Amino acid sequence: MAERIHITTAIFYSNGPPHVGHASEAFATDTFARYFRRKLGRKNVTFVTGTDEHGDKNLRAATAQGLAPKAFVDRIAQAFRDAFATLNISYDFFVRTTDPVHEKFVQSMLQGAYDKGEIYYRDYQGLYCVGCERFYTEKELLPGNLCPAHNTPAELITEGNYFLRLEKYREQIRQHVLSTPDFIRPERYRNEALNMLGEPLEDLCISRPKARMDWGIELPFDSNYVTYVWYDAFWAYLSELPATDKAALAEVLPVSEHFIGKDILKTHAVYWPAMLLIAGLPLYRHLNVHGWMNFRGERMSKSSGNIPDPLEYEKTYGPDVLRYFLMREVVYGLDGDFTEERLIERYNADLANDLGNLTSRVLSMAARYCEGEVRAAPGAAREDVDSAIIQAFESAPARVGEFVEELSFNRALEAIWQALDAANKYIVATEPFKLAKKEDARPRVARILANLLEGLRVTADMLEPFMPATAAKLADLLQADEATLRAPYGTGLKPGHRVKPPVALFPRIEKPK
RNA sequence: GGCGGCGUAGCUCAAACGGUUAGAGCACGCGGCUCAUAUCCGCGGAGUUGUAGGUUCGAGUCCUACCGCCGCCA
Repeated sequence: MAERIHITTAIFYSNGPPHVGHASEAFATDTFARYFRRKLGRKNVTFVTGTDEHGDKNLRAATAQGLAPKAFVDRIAQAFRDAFATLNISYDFFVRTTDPVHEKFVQSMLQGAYDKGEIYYRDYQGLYCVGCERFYTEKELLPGNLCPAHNTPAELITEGNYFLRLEKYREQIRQHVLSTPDFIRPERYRNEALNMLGEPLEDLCISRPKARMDWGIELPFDSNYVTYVWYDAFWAYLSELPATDKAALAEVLPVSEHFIGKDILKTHAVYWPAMLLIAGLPLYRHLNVHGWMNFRGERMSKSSGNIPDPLEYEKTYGPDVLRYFLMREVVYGLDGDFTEERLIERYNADLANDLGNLTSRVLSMAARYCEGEVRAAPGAAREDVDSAIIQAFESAPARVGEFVEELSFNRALEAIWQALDAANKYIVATEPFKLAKKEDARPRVARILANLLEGLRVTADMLEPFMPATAAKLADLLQADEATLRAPYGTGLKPGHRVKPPVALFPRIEKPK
């Protein structure tokens, strides 16, 4: 039985179009998914993303634009889909929390928890911040009862609501985190989660009276209320499955990898496990927590107008460039900083000079000296100088895989580039362009070029999860089909195979000004 | 206030259990090559590893205090 894996991004809150932060999470998740598709086979990987469309922030955003809420979220969901298509995000399911199937799923889970007595009704009076969609205690608020996040006054309201018994499950969740060291990773976030689980939890309010806010999923046991907060969104990870099929759910969860930002750690490390336990389901495999993308050293925020649009960069620099930058530059789990200057530096140094130029010079020599034909078996009949490049490309894929599986995407790319370095050094060490002038050295030139072309071929294979469009271009230049692409070094390109003449994959960008 | 994290070359990052002159890449300077996108290769400078103490034969790595940045909780 082949190993399976289930991979999710956060279900993105859809009060605005996607920005670089969303793109960043989607890239990491997509890379992970693509990597595992290659490792486990396409049908053993499920990649879920989607949009969280209920709630009063969405409702207000819609009203501000003079739209009905559904019309508004339709627009946003489409914007995410379009963006993800352009960014090559290879999801299998795009779940919208307004999908009828999803709504039924949530209602089924609500009813189950209610029947079990884990959801109960009580009156609640408190200070409520509309922006946060939550109540605050007075201690938490700033002087004047201002919300610490929004700096706006919290309103005192009284209302009856439904609550989820969280505290009851705290110790069980804590034990799971303790006994599963990599449950939440990187470790820094595990420590934070343990911190949260170390003290009593208040029960979680999971409903809103329709009288105040009706843009949500109606509670199956009380038609005066809706849910839209976390009880809604989490289930989107699973709602492509039937809610009643506990066996299927119990199969998926233990292989489920959730990718989230550090801002929603508590909800995923505490609330979500509690909901799963209440539903009698196993917990997910890993919570993979990333930091925030800053923009020019500052937190992205609407008020300061520094919300970079990923599609803009995709348009300006071509496919994969933003993606490469974010994956190479940011250490997963830590905050990253995005600047266009830095992106251009990376583009020129890594993409144009290393990858692009190497491709160009190798294909150029192949065309010039061998009429684009592979005329030797790569990796065979090696001399001492050949060992370095052969070993580099033989060992790189495994190292890349280890790094991807531990979420060190930047180091995975670094490992690929080390192999590219070995190829460039190999050209200098063997000087095929000099040997080509001597008739009797032609067989040696053929072997050198075969080794290099095979290196590019393995590069295309390794690069696919990170830079799918570039990998496809490279595979096309090398005329390598899927099976050839996947082969280990030395077993891909065969004598007689023909490659295309070079093109500039990444034309160098001249520094502005 | 409590808990936790981070602070290593100009920049981005590495350095299993503490152990030989703290490493890469980028940027910068010099030299070489010409197949290539003025690309590539080689060499080089630069760090009292936030500060001050302590433990140890030996500490970036452990302990204490402090400074700075940040996060979580209350």
